[in-house]
Amino acid sequence: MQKCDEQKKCVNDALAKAELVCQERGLRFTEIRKFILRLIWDNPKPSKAYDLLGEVSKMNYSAKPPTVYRALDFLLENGFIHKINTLNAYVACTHTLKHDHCYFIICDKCDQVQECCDEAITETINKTLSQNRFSHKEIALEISGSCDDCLQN
Amino acid sequence: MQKCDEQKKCVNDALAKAELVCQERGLRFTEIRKFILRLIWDNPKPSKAYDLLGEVSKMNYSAKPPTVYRALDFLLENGFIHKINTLNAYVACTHTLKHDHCYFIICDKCDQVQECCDEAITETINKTLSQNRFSHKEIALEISGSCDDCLQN
DNA sequence: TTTCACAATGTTATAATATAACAAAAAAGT
DNA sequence: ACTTTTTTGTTATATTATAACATTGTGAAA
Repeated sequence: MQKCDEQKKCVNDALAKAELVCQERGLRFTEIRKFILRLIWDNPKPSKAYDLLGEVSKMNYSAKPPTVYRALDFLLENGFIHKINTLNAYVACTHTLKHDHCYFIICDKCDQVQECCDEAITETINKTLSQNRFSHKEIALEISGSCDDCLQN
Repeated sequence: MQKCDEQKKCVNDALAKAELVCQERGLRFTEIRKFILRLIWDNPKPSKAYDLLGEVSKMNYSAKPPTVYRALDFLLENGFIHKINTLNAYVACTHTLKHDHCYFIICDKCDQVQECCDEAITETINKTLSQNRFSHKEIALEISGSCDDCLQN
């Protein structure tokens, strides 16, 4: 389950995009935020907060859990990353600003996560929610199983 | 967001059902498992593991985290309860054995969770997954927002 | 009915995840 | 320059969950 064919380009594009979004929103894309976003992008698997802390600590001895969690909060709030609740881990968003809701398929074998943001799913969910007279804010859809690559091999 | 009109009856039915399922499967529905399932049923809100531990401790001073987590694992495996990943909390399953996948709507205001197991959602997800050549095992769909009652008031 | 095997529980310890609270520094606004 | 606000530093602790091994209970086999 490949994240991207040209990983480096993707990362740089994503960081540039984040930079831009922050400018537009008058937010500060500080070093630590940038660094952690890059770490998450560079990791083909979902990143764990304390692993990120480990990486950050290599550069900055004073890094502590809040250092990481604050950056994660910022990145989450602005849609640059997503939290995978079933894994307590974080993944980069591959299409910031494209749409509201992102859905995930998680391969148990290779531990890779792919966004799978089907409009049809959103529509069906919306229909069900309006039947239930429920006004939704967040949708967390995480599907685990096995990706095609792993099934083949 | 009312769980049930006749709460007591529901709880007793659910426990009887669990008893039955355990018999059929040759599993032991021990006191601690029964007690924790009842606690979860009795709680109108999702139950937290350490709150359950607190309750259990009132009866049994030797209760420790594994006491609760083991019972939770058992109840989860057998479909008597569900874990709400976005809350790290546990809710009773209101229709054990009815279907494979349960979806949840979570009201941020009253903290109540409702199962919302629409076949249409399952179908749509299955369609998307087959397009993605993904073989799924678990689907976690948790939708947070506000229920009708809370919107009215 | 004793022994065996296995499941369940007890117990101690610790791992993993996350936040509160307050101080200091940096940046932006006036 | 001063003030305000945002960000980061720092210490401490809360919350969630599991590992590992000992003990007990339960049902099946000998």
